[in-house]
Amino acid sequence: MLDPINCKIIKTLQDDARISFAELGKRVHLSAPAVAERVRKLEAAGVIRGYRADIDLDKLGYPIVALVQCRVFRAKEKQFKQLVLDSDEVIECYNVTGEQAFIVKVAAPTMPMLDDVLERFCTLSDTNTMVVLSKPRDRVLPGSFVDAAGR
Amino acid sequence: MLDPINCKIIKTLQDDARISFAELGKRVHLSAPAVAERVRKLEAAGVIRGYRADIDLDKLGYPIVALVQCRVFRAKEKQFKQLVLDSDEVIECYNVTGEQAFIVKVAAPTMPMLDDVLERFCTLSDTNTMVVLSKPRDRVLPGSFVDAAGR
DNA sequence: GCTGAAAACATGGACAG
DNA sequence: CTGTCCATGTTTTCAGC
Repeated sequence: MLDPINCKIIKTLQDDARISFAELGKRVHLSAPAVAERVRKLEAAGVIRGYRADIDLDKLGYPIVALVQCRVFRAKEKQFKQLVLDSDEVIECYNVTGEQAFIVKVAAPTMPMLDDVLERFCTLSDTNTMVVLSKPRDRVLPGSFVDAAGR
Repeated sequence: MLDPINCKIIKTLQDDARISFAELGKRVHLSAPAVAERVRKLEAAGVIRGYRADIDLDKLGYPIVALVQCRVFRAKEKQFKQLVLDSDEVIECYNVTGEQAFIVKVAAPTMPMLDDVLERFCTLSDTNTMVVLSKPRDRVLPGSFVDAAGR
């Protein structure tokens, strides 16, 4: 399943998910129908979950991103999870090891809007807010996988 | 630029970036050439940065994801940034507010492999490792934007 | 996994609002 | 300036191998 050709297909679609099967086939030295069939199988196996446009949140009017560490109060966990799911500003939420700990990623148009969200969270947890200044590394695949897949 | 039609185009390409312009046109009630032109402009403006396959890291052999909070030692910041860029296992790194603070997202095939990475990081920073147990929320666009774009 | 034909799609130009 | 329509070349897809 994860032979070198499929690895390269994954890496290539990670780079540009809208190239044609003809072009993808060229890059992995396979015909278009052959590569289309491999992609179909990778999708069916759940290795490829889908294809997403990579959007610049800043240009959409959400210049502020914050990571909020939340130590959820015992007996408030259910409410907290609901708040996470109900909050428009929450784009990611990780349940992590450590006592009732969550890391919540929030996008906001303005600082007052970020503050609104934080106020809602601190009624259910002890929060530690870290505003994102920059993102020196941002990718999906580990470097070791990309290297193994070749260029 | 960000009129309701473009918002819906962004939302739709966020859902499935490989649909045809013909299909995308149908969904926003525009002809294929018209929608292709809008997409071209959104790309040129940098709102759409590209298109990526959404890959299941678990199925690729990296079942372990951890968020590592690093308080970087003064005078080691340059070395630390280089280590982040050189480490295959690092998939994301956020520079956040707070004294020399970083949140590093690491993907690893096994626990011993995660441990290896952490050992390298703790020579340059005080680390606090949070292993990700689950991700109850995972999206790119804030809910408010998706709602505004319509369905 | 390859080839080849038919249908769907992308793309460029002419032109209307 | 942004849309539609239409013609042409690509791309996808399916059959047969």
